[in-house]
Amino acid sequence: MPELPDVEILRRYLDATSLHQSIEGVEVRSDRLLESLSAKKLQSAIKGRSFEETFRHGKFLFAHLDDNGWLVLHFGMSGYLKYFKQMDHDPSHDRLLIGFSNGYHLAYVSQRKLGSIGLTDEPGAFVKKKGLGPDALSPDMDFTAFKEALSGRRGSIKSALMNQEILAGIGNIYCDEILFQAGVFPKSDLTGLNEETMQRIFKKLKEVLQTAIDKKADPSHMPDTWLIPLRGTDRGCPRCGGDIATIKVSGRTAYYCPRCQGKAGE
DNA sequence: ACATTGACCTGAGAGC
DNA sequence: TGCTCTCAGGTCAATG
Repeated sequence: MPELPDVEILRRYLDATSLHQSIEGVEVRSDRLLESLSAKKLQSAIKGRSFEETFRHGKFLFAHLDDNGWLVLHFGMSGYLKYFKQMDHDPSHDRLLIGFSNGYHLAYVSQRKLGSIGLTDEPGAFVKKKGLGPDALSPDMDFTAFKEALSGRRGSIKSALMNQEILAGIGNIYCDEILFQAGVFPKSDLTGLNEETMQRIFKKLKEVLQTAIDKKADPSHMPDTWLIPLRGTDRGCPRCGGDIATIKVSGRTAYYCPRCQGKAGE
């Protein structure tokens, strides 16, 4: 789930459910998610406070605690948030459970425990320390900045787009979608991509991420010209009808259309 | 610098 | 039904 669009939807979910309510209970149900802090320290930082606003950078979600720093959530491969009242609606694999004074709860759920939970004084400092590039949807990440961030690099376009130090937020499936929409072979070497192709990739990058947010990051609502809904099915390419293929690129499975996504820079 | 591999975790689904 | 194998939308460290 959680790439940039998914995390943006989670951010809005937290905004819509959990702001300005006093936090009465904090249960840490898996220590392994905690980013260099103890359960006790997390509890004392959160208890009695409330979430006042949220911020997202790439795949990281920050929740501002009144007068006491920010809670930082990363969702790994399988994380999400759930707001509910009755404890029998508590999802399995809840790793952090926050109880509010109105009787509702917010659960951080993560089946595979590959995410992280931490604290920071300030999101900007956290981003810097992590070495994250600009958020992929930030207005600062314009075409000039995009080209600049990629200049002097080698390797495949797919690895570059997924490299969080270059720009933050793109993961495996949205990367595949961007390259499909741009008609670019995932393993294309960066150095061989011409200006026009780079421009197309950049345009599709913004378009795909924004559209995904508009569709609430729900794969079943994505446009039928997209590749995402075809994952795991045997349906053909939405553009040419041909078979969708997969290859490994930097350890991840890339879905692509061999006919529509040419090998060359063009 | 880059790619590749395995590790970290848990469970779903396929194939037998 | 139950076993085994593979795979999953993310990162990190070690190795070539």
